[in-house]
Amino acid sequence: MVKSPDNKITDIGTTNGKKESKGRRRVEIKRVEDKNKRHVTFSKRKRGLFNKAAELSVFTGAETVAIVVSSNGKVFCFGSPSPDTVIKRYLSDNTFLLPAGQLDNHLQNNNIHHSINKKQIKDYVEASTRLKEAKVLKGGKKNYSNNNGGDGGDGGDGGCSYGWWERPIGMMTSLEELEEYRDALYKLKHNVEVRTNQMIRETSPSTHFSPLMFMDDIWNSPELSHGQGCMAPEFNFFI
Amino acid sequence: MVKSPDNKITDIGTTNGKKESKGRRRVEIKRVEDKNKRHVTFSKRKRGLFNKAAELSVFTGAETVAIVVSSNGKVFCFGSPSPDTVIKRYLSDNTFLLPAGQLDNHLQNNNIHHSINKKQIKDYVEASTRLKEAKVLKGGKKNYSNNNGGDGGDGGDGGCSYGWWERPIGMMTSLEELEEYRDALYKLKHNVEVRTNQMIRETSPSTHFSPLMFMDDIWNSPELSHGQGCMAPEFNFFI
DNA sequence: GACTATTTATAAGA
DNA sequence: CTCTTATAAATAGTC
Repeated sequence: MVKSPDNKITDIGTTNGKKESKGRRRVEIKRVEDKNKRHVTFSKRKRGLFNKAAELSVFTGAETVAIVVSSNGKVFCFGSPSPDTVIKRYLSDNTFLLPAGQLDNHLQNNNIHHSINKKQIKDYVEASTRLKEAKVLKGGKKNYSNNNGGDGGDGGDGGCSYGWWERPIGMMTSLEELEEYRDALYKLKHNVEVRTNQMIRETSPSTHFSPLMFMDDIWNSPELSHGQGCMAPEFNFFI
Repeated sequence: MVKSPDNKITDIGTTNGKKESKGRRRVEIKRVEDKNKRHVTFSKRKRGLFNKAAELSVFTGAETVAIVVSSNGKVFCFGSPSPDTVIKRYLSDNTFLLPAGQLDNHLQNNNIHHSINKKQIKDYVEASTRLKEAKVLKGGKKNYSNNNGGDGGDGGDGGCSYGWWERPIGMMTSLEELEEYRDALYKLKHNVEVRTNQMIRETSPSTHFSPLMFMDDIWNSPELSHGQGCMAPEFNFFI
């Protein structure tokens, strides 16, 4: 990894008045202690995150959602085609579940999250292990890579039967109308989001410098494993 | 925006053998048509997205979740401290429920549905009208004329012509306006989602697996108490 | 998966 | 928040 000229790594919001260029500085991956700087970082990176999620959706046709809850408890979200759509897919994804016949039991017993957590914890532990290995191997080299073991599991549709509105009788008509209406809103919203994102991109000033560098090892923060840790069915990214 | 020396914008996976450097190239924000390239892009950007989500969490202490569903239906996610934790916060963010809930108590089912539909459809028609007008008035394309006129990213709608945001009189004239508009749509959509959810709950016996009902189960879970009871909803993404 | 050349994303500062 | 600058990071195309 090529570091900045003086090899300095600063904390965000911890500018020691020494020789500092005006441009972006490398920062340690840790909590930003200065409150104002932290807020600025939050806003900038939240935008960046949502932008990335939108781009991923556009480029690959994937459905994406990103939700951010600030330390003040404010909820921000982005989703394509909508947050709820993607969340539903996640929640109904049966990759973590046992045979379909047990799905109802899982739901009735309200154990689904427990099941998910177990699987996720398992993957997380595995990922952590690989991460540690990768760190050890890193040295001064660019060898941050590792085998991408994950992605295991089905790849099927996840049994998310979308026929929930196909109910015998009742408010069927109203539901259908409401659904159609909602879908229309989704599309409209998505268009607006895409256009907004594109505007942001097109109008944002970008630059033209090309420093040579290696990928940094940003995964040395113990905070990453606070609480239950960063659990994910697939936690082998960044390795 | 500073463009590359030759101002070239390529599609990912569409390399015309002309003078091309070996490094990264600017790409149009549109679906990657080449299947292999699309898969590569998906993997790379999914990792990048999760990285960003993790960094945001570490830097600012925010809770974050990112879920990606590939076009094949495979579900990937990252969450800190866990996906479910953040999703629960999102699902229990009930600020939008308050007005609707009051209305709900005030009226009986039949009237409610009609009333809500009318109101929402009215809003939707207004929004659609604005969009259509804007599209008609789109006019010159300025900065994007050398593109192949890719759409706004929503594959279904097609015809989301460039330029509808370009300051027609009385239209959205700035990014802020566009974002406000999008946010309004988002809130509207969310209301519809909530109302749909409620309708389903009211009109159907829980004999059938339903993603939405599943969400309801989570939402109604007693373990969801998070103190404030009403987290300020923030749908001002990108801000 | 790994390598470069570039484009982007952003930390600071104004 | 907005705009600018300088630079760290992400990543498109390639092997």
